[in-house]
Amino acid sequence: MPRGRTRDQDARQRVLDAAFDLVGSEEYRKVTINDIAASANVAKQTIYRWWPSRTAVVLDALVVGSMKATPFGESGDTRADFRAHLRGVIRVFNSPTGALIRELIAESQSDAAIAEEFRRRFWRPRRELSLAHLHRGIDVGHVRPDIEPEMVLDAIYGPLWLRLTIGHLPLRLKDADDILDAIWPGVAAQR
Amino acid sequence: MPRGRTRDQDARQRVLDAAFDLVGSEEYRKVTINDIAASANVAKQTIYRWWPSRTAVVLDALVVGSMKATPFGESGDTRADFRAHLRGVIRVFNSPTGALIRELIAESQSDAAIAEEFRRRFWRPRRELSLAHLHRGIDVGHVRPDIEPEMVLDAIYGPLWLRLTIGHLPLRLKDADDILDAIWPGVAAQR
Amino acid sequence: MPRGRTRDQDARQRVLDAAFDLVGSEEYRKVTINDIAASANVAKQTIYRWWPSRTAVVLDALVVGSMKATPFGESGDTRADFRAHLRGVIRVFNSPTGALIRELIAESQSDAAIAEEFRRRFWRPRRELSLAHLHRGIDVGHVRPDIEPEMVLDAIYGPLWLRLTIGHLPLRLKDADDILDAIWPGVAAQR
Amino acid sequence: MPRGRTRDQDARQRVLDAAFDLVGSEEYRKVTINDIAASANVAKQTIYRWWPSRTAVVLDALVVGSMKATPFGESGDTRADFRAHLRGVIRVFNSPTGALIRELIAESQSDAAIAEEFRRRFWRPRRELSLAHLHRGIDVGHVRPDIEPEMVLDAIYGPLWLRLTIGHLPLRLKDADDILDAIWPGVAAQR
DNA sequence: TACTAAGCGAGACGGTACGTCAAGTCTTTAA
DNA sequence: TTAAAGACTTGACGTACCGTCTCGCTTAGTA
Repeated sequence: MPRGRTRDQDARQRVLDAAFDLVGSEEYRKVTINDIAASANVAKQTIYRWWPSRTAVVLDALVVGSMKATPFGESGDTRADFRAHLRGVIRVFNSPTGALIRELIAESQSDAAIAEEFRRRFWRPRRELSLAHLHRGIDVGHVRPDIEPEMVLDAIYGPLWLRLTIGHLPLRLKDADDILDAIWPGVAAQR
Repeated sequence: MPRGRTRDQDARQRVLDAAFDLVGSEEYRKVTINDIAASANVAKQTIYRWWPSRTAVVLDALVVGSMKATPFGESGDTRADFRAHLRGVIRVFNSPTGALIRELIAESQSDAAIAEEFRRRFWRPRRELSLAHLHRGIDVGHVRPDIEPEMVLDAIYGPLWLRLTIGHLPLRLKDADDILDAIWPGVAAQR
Repeated sequence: MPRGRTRDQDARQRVLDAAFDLVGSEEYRKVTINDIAASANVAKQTIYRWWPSRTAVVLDALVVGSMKATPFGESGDTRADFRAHLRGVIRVFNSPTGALIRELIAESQSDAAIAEEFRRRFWRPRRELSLAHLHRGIDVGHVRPDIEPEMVLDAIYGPLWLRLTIGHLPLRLKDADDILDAIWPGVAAQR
Repeated sequence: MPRGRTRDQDARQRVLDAAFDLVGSEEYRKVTINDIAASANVAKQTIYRWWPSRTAVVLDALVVGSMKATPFGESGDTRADFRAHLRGVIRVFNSPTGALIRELIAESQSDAAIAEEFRRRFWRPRRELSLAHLHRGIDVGHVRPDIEPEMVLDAIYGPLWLRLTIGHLPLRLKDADDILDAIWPGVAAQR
């Protein structure tokens, strides 16, 4: 048994909640560590004891808060599964969580360590699911076996990320259909 | 004619060059206004006199330095033209210019004004060209007329931007072909 | 005769007036060279062409504007003459001119060249007059011949300068009498 | 007891020492906040946390460093006590401390708040002592009861301050005697 | 009647120092 | 030992003036 005061799990959660709320709020401009600490009623040092940097907190808030988001369905129709998944991702991108993701992408551009951490903890797990589902589509004969799977996924999800980061066009649920209309003919197996 | 000493065009160019070189260099972490000023042999105030922020300088450096980049060819083959253009964009993304674009995307995430400026001065002009070429493809019967053009463009270029900002996979010239292999079947007009 | 456009005497006067007005009126504020130039409708360069520094302008404004101030009377009564002179100095110290003098004393504390210039052009000429009058008082038998004249003058005028620079007590016309009441017994020749 | 890290008294002392040394040194022209911070091995922010301005630091350095300077003796001879005190003040004015005082007088000319602070913390306490001693002189019959005490003090100490700020004449220990020779006849009680 | 040499208002230039802000570390007392 | 509080170092920020340097224009001799 460790001696001394034990870690306050409640404080940890308050930090994550505060980070999520502050970064995810509409009118945020720049959320500082002090803001998070004050909002969580926690000492700055407590944050630094458990996270190496402000961005790490945001990443944790993102990962913890999105853990069960956008699962893949198993309807037996691969295209329909992707459609449902795309709609889930669009919902997430339009929610406060979208702001956290944007924040992390921003930080990733100037910090390779953050970029890698973001990919490792957020991107890859989700990518694996999509990739697995695409392979399953090949196995069941819905998807052409000679495609380049990574590129197909980039083409399917790329428009979402593009609109999230560039903001040149809004992101609506119906866009899921437009994407698949454009992509699926080149992906679907020939009869 | 304005009175007073005229703006020093050489100093302006030195600032843009310095911004381009510093931000575009491999090992940059965070390029400060002081860095740019020192590297350009210019007073900080001179930068602030003409640009509202560091990011505005970077945007200028990007726009000025990329003005004639990646034009569209007119081979008579729409898919081939897009292929050539994609390869041009890939080259740019892998050049120092790619670092400037990443920087601007990063800043755009927390500053709506910068985001709009980036879209207005960099994104839209290029987007218009792609859009025009896609419409030309429809006119000449290479592209299906019932596609959603904006979404098709997002699907074609999305993978490039995705790999630029996320960095989950490298960006090679041959990826242009993979993208079109995945996309074009759904875009090309039926015979 | 020198060729070229001759110095604009009107601009010179506008600068001096502006300096006098700004330094003399603004309650405890720092008047900049730009302020003076703007207020005089003159280019900054025009000021620097003729004066080496802001303080030199203020000194000029002071000297030019005070040239005929506080002359010594010749009533035949040395004490009465000093009384009249003290009252004149008190009036000057309480006028806008007092602010210019304070300004120059301030600058003198950190710039030996300014200090010397201030003494040479403002202080010494006035000091000579007082000294001469004190010597005249000795000659006519009103003042003890064994005093230390410089110190007597410092004791007579010191309280004025002290109250001007420290501001611990106001400076009223009647203070002239109090000073002489305190000093004169040690200065006046014995009967 | 307040929580949190307590103020670093050593850092505070280093700042005051550095300010004293830098401002008091012969060849100083303009001592900046950065100079003081660097010389004290302290962050600029730490200075701004505890002092509102550079001048406030200098005032603190002056007050802390001069606290026990120039006390009044109690020889039983009022004139002799003032002589000793005057000599003490002359020594201070000729020491590095004199440079700090000049600096503060300079700043006082353009900043009413500093002027008041200087009077409150440096001038008045010392003035009170002199005033009390003068009143004691009246009580014991050494000084005429009908003098204007404030003006007498201004006449006694005025020459010192005048020479400190104007610099028209040097300040020597023997000047204490000259001052009293000039003043005392008008101050001393008649036999 | 030109030509030339200043001086002029205007304002951009390279600088220095400012005072503020946030990041991340260190040092207290309290639990 | 951890938590909260808050002082600390560090370093970039954007601003204010400084004193200098062009601009295009005006003014006054000289040719």
